Parts: sequence; structure tokens; C-alpha cells
Amino acid sequence: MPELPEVETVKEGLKEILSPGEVICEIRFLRKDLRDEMPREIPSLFKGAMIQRLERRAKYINIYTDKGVLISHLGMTGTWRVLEEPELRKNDHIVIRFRDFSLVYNDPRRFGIFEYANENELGSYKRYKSLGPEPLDGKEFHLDYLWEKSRKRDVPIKNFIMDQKVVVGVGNIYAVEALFLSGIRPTRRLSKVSKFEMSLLIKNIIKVLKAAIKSGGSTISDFKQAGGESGYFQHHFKVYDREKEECQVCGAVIKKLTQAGRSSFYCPSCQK
DNA sequence: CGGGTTACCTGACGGC
DNA sequence: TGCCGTCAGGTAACCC
Repeated sequence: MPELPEVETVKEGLKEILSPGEVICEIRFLRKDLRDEMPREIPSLFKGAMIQRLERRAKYINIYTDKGVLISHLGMTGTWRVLEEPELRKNDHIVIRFRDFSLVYNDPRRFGIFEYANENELGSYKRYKSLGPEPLDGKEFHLDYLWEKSRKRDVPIKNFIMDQKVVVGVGNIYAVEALFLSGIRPTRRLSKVSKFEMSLLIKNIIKVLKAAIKSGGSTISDFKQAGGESGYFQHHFKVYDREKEECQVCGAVIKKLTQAGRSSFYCPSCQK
């Protein structure tokens, strides 16, 4: 489901609920596996753990406690919801009980991840080891970095910016939107993208991610913030899911194609 | 190693 | 109404 803006929105929502000092009374697994088997020691290890803070890394949410860091990835369809009285639904897989409320993780497709690491070992946590830079922290994700990185291969530009080793957080929707804003077709190979176009692309990735965060993320079918609210950015899509519609800029008909098993959308006139 | 495809899983939707 | 094929915001295991 969620790309960086949605995960950021969920994290901020959870932050409102999980104040520092809140104590985990109990963690219950309603099944043992999501995408992978969840570490069976989590319930005992985190019983009585005290919340310290929440952070996002790539599309993962880190819940820091005094007993370690709980790591949550929402896959395609994962959601966390907050309940005063836990009433379970189909596809609820995890319940974290606090004194006055419970957090429930629901995930129909079970592509999500729920694991943990010690705080001082987060850097070497297996799923974090090869992640690229954060696009919004303004330090490592810049033109020289991306240009250098792009010289080593020759894949379509869309595949490149969706590669979490290159830059984190950009998924199918925001890759497609950023390429539209930059006038670059998703199929163009890296060797045919100029350094100037690459600089445009960086600016537009940052721009579209920030705009989406401001709108509370995008709601396609089932994305919800922790409070249950929907996001609004889907109304701002220029090309994503707009096959056969007219381009808002030039009026040409938006086209759709498949790349690496994912749908791409582009304006054949605005994007070269 | 790079590059491409497929699997993982459920549910929603469109066509017949 | 129901069945069947297709598709979905991600990641990682496989191929060649």
C-alpha cells in the first residue's frame, strides 16, 4: 500500500497516540507469519516495554522502546488502528495492548513485516543494510550522488528511482508522478537521461513527496491514517491511474504500460 | 555482477 | 447471481 508519504502520515498519527512513557502491557500475535514468520520472542521481550519515540526509515516505522526497537512495514495493505476496546476484524494479525487502548495491525495480503532490533544494531539490521538515502533529509540525495549512481547501470529510469538501494520511499505512484513532472518517459534508459533532467527529477521527487505528506498521503483503496482518516493526495495525481484521460497540461491522452510487473502511466506529449 | 521475471497473498472489480 | 481473469501502494528470490 504505502509509499513514503503514507508511511510518514501513519507514523505521525501513531506518534499522537504513543506518547513517550506509554507502557506495552501485552503483544499478541493472532497468527505467526506475515510475509515472513514474526520473531516469536517479541511478545515476551517487549512486555512492559516503555515507548521512547517513533521514527520513519524508508517505508519502515521504528518504535523505539527501552527494550529495543519494534519495526513495522505495511507492505501493500497493512494498517494500524487504535481501539479503546479491541474488537477484532478479519485479517487482524497483531494486537499491542496499552493501558487505555490497543493498537491493532490489519493486513489482508500479509506482505507486511513486524520485527525488532536492538537500538545500537539498527544500522546493521538486515533490511536496512542496503537502503539508499532518505529523499527528504536534504543531505545525501543530491545530483552528484544520483548521477554517479546512475553511471553504473542502464535500466529504465522508473526502475532506477523505485530501487530502494538508490533512494528510499519512492514507490509506483510517486515514481510515475515525479517522471511526469520532469517530462521524462518512465521507459527511458539512464544512458539517455541528461544530468539536467536528473536534477529536475530530484527536485520533483522531493516536491511530490512533500506535497503528498501535506495532503495526508494518498488513499487508493484501503490506506488509512492511524485515526482512520483517509488521505487526499490521490486527487492530485496527474497521470497515475488516469489511462485514457486527457493530460491536464496538454490534452493528449494518457497512456499505460507495464514495467517490471508494475503499471506505468505517462503523457506521450509532455514526456519524451 | 546487471537486468528481468516471478512469487508471495487476499480482495475488489469487470466481463461474460 | 456467480465464476474467472486481472490487478493492486512492496520486497525479495530466482533466473539468465
